[in-house]
Amino acid sequence: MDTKTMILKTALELYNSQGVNAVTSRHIAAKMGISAGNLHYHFRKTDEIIRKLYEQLAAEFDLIMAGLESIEEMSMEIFREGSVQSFELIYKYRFIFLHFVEISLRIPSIRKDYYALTQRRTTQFLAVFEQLKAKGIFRNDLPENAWETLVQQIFIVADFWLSNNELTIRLKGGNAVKHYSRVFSGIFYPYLAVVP
Amino acid sequence: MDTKTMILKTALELYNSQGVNAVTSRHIAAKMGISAGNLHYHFRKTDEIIRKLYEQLAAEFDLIMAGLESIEEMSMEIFREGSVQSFELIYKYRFIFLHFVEISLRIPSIRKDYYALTQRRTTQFLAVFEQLKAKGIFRNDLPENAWETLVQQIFIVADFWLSNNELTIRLKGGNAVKHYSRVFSGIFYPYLAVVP
DNA sequence: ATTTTTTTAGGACAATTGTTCTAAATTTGA
DNA sequence: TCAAATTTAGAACAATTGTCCTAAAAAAAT
Repeated sequence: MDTKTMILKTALELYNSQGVNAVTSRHIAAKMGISAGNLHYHFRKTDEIIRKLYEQLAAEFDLIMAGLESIEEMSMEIFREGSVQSFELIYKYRFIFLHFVEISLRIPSIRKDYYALTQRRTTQFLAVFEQLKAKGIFRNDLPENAWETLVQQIFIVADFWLSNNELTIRLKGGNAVKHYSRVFSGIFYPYLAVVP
Repeated sequence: MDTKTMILKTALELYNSQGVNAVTSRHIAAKMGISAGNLHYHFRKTDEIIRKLYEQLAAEFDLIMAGLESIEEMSMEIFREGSVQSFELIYKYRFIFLHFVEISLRIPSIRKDYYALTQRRTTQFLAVFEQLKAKGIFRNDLPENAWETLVQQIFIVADFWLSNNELTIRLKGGNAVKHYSRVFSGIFYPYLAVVP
């Protein structure tokens, strides 16, 4: 693996385990056994490392979204599977979500890109809900704006379940993903047309 | 106002507007026109300022909760009013919620206290839901664990709507409170026994 | 084989931060 | 009033951080 890739890998590990504020370029270099000078040859600004990691996350997100878009017959199972994939991705890049506000203050372009991503995801979710309504899986007696409100709830829960976990029960790894995926699925329960 | 109170007031303003990481004890002192030495006479560690501000928040929260507990006849209106009060309080101490994970890493005792507060709030919410179910306002056809899941969603949205706002639409002040109070109310919509 | 390019180590610097110390000023209490 | 306390300003220190610079080493190209 070349040095640049190795820096990103090591940075991700350190950011995830120590938090974005506790990790400096010197720490990353030390953990890799290279000099800080060398690290800054590959990334002149430390922020470029964070920026690049965010881009990796966004790219992997787009992959999941493209997969869902290619589905012809949307079902609750497929939807749920997409959710779990997303939650696993969020966990992989958890430092970003655990420090999202700080990062967006430090690197404003990340906020800008994230906002655009969010807007794309919004229309996609609304389309999926329409499909599920048409198939009689979701209720048909709710007003239009209930679905828009639902999308906002979804984003808040999806982006900050990790923070909630950190502040409360502190489940580790797969357990956290499993638990909060279930909470996430629970959001949709009262929207089902037929209570199972 | 004595110096100690003034420090807390100024710190809250600065933390809210610049973020907890960008503000140092020197900044607070400078804004007040006192020396850093003086500030540290009143608060030996800067973290004590944050800790004290958290305690103020928790105390005001308890006040709202006590008010709700004293209600004999729970209704959706009263519940909603309590929510708006909470959202206004959260906005008042917004730096805490915008940097909750960082703060809890810096000052672990805050995390511990917050967790305890959360657990108290959980039982309280479940009791309110029981009352609303008994009165025929909330649905009766949902399984037990649906309500526990709902409480988790509620906490995530209540604690991180500000972060979501910061990352996306960036509403200011009262507008943010108004908008997200409405999103919050929307959570309960599909739980109502009768769609209005 | 030798020149050119890329990569690396290590030192250096300026800025910042939290905190402490000392001495002066101010307030309080007897 | 005047001694004791509290409060304040300002200097000082050690640690850390991001970034840059220089020169050597390694790799690639010719």
